[in-house]
Amino acid sequence: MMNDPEHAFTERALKQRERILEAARLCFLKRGFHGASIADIAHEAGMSPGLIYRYFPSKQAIIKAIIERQLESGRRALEEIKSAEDFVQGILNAIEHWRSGCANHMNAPLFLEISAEATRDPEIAATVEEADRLIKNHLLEAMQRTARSKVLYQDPRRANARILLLMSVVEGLAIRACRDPQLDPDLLRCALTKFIAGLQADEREYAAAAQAHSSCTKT
Amino acid sequence: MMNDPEHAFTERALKQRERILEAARLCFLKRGFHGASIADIAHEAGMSPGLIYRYFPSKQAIIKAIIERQLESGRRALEEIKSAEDFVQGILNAIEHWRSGCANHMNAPLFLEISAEATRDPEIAATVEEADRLIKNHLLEAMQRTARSKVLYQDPRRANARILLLMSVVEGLAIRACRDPQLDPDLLRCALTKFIAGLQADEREYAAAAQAHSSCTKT
Amino acid sequence: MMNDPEHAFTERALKQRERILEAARLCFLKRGFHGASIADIAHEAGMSPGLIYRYFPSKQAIIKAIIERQLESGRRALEEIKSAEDFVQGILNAIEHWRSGCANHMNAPLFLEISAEATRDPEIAATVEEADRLIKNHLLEAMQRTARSKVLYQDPRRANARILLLMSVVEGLAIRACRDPQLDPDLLRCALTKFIAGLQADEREYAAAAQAHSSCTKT
Amino acid sequence: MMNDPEHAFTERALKQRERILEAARLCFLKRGFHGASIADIAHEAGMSPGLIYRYFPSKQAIIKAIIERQLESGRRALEEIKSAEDFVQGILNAIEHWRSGCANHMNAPLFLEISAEATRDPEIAATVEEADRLIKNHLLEAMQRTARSKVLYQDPRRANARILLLMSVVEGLAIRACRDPQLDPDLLRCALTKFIAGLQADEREYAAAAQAHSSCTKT
DNA sequence: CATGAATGAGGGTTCATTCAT
DNA sequence: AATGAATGAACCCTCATTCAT
Repeated sequence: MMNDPEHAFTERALKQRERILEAARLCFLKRGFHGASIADIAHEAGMSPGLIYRYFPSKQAIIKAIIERQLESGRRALEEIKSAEDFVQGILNAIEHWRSGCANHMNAPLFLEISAEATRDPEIAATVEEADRLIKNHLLEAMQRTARSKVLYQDPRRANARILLLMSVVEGLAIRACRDPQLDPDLLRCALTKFIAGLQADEREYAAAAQAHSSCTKT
Repeated sequence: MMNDPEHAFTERALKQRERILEAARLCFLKRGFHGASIADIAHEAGMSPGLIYRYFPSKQAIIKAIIERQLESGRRALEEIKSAEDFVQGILNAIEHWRSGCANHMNAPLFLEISAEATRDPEIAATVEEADRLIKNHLLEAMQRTARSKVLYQDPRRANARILLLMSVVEGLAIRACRDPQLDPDLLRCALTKFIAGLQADEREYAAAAQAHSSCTKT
Repeated sequence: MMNDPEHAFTERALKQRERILEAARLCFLKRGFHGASIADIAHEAGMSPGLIYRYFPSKQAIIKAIIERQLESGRRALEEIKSAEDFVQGILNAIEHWRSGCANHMNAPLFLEISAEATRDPEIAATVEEADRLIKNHLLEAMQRTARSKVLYQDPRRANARILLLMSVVEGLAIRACRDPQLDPDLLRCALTKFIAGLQADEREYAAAAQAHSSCTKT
Repeated sequence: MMNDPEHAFTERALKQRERILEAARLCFLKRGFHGASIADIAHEAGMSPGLIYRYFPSKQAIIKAIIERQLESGRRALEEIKSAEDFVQGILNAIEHWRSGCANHMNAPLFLEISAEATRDPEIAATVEEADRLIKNHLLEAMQRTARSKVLYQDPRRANARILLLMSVVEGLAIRACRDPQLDPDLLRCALTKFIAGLQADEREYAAAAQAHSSCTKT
């Protein structure tokens, strides 16, 4: 509207960035960060390669934007998990979304690509780590809130271990789920249920023990 | 000495292949499969780019060789885990090796790279899957052998779920361990111990239930 | 202007393809198909090497385009020969054009290059053969039309032999003419005239014999 | 035998050069001068690439040696033609040899390769021209010797035209014969016979005319 | 704002040639 | 004399990026 030298925040500009990012996501999905070319992305977005550079300074910038979006999707997935009635079902839904390639959800091949990239680019590593920390905190808070025994989480080491485990399991399952598209969803559910049951059993057990006497940490 | 039309198996040739593969491993580690150039690898190996093609027909062949070696390392790691006195300790050792970047052990950034590549290249996918199946079978057999209750593993679904879970956890932990080099090894141990304890508790529980009456499957 | 997904047929694109092909022709002339590099061609065309690949998918494609053009020139030359008042003069003009290196005419060094290439590449061989067949048919038809005795061409073997001979002579003379730039055009004319005279004498002779009695083939 | 710093003329050395040249000939035949590599030639010769450089200073030198050999074969072919009872049959034999790929005979694909190379490399051009001149002279002398009318050849222009024509026809037929391996040998013979008959008829005619009165040049 | 032609550095690969053994 | 490992320049081709229109 206004004669705005900074065009970056016009509604149109936002829409264009959106188009580019969605196209990039699809291309990266199909061919990886390095395999997808700007020309591919431009074609997928239905625009010219040159135009992309009006909205992003470089391919690397697109990659970083995609990474941030995916991490943001991860956070959103967390919210959904937290608000789901059934915790297990929530995680399964999340994993299913990973497999789906849907735009609004973290996606396993991209997750691999991102993780790999993070091992090389310190800036990406920092971004990923930051997102990780945020998720970890949310998760911790959620677990504390719903825990049968608050005590369990008073020991930060124990709490961290549980969260580390939970996140590793989810990621590990998600990667396998993506690597093997034939993997039976029921098997996934079965494995995850068992795992969560284990966590809860542990919690219960700990709660019982805690009730018996004040504080006896048994590793 | 011998009238050897194929130079590929002389001692020197083997040593050169080794030099190249080790250089490639380091380069792939630093820059990824696509980011590392033949020139990089040649430089790292202290030889000219052309020479590499005396020992490998293409860069892709080097990548595949690296992948196979890593998968082989994975299998070796499994053997070590199986033969370790303490199962948990065995896995922790394995994960520690992943982090070390040592040539003889599976290595987490490469694992990510491989998984990402398998998403796109069907041949690599097949290789990875094959290795996976082999490990799964070994693991299954090992778990059956040491199980307190053989019955538990008679239900293939249940057995598969346990293995899926175990492998996912190990991989998930390994990736996190590699992504965050500051991650406290003790925390890792704590998480893994808890997980294994959960698995064993489940087994025990199941054995008890099985003893109560002949066969009551409770998912 | 138009919503044209294929840029290949815009006026500019055609002009560029033309520029490239003409540059390629000159380079191939100077250094042969294999001796001329894409960089040479790009330099000759006054453009960057990369740009060439916007208009041709590979060097091989350029070679094939050049070959097709040359064969097309051969067909055009044939038309000119057929429409020339004097057959001998028409052929001499054609040969002179071969020597000129002009873009619109078949050119002897390229003809050699093409023939040599056809020896190895079956696809090129097929293209050349196809063009050859076409020329042969045209020539046959022209000779039949202007023949003093139609009977002569009723024996396909005899007709084919005459055409084979004619084409071989023209090509042979053209190659020599190109190999030895000092070769006197008058000598060329003299030789060719004699040859054509021989052909016509044969025809006449045959016609006379045929008139004597119905059919006496004397090889 | 002797401690000979110039090893170039040892019997062994000659044998080695022979081996290399024959291998080179086969490789050049299959893949052309540029398509055949030193490694190919070494392999075909059953020796190491390095050894080749003990007997030839460069690939170019091998090419030149091959060219000289082929030209020499051309000269030998000429001798055979001259000594054949039937001139036509002699030429047909020669052409058949061109097609055969036999070591001792000029060979059509190589002839193409050589002619093409001669248009670029002045040194090769000179060699070829030299050989050509030699053949021309021999042919001239032979034709004069066997001519029914010596007078015909007293006009050098007329003589040169006949020779130019003859050589062009032979080369032209040879190239076509090599380009189209399916070409019927009988057709070849038919065409050539007709051509030679034409030459002889011309000669006869000229002799008759010459007899009529002393000297009346008609074209 | 948008295009897509143009650039040129750099990638994988080949191969004539050299040289230590 | 002979090997074949090693070199490095040059090849074909791709693609991130720029810029005239």
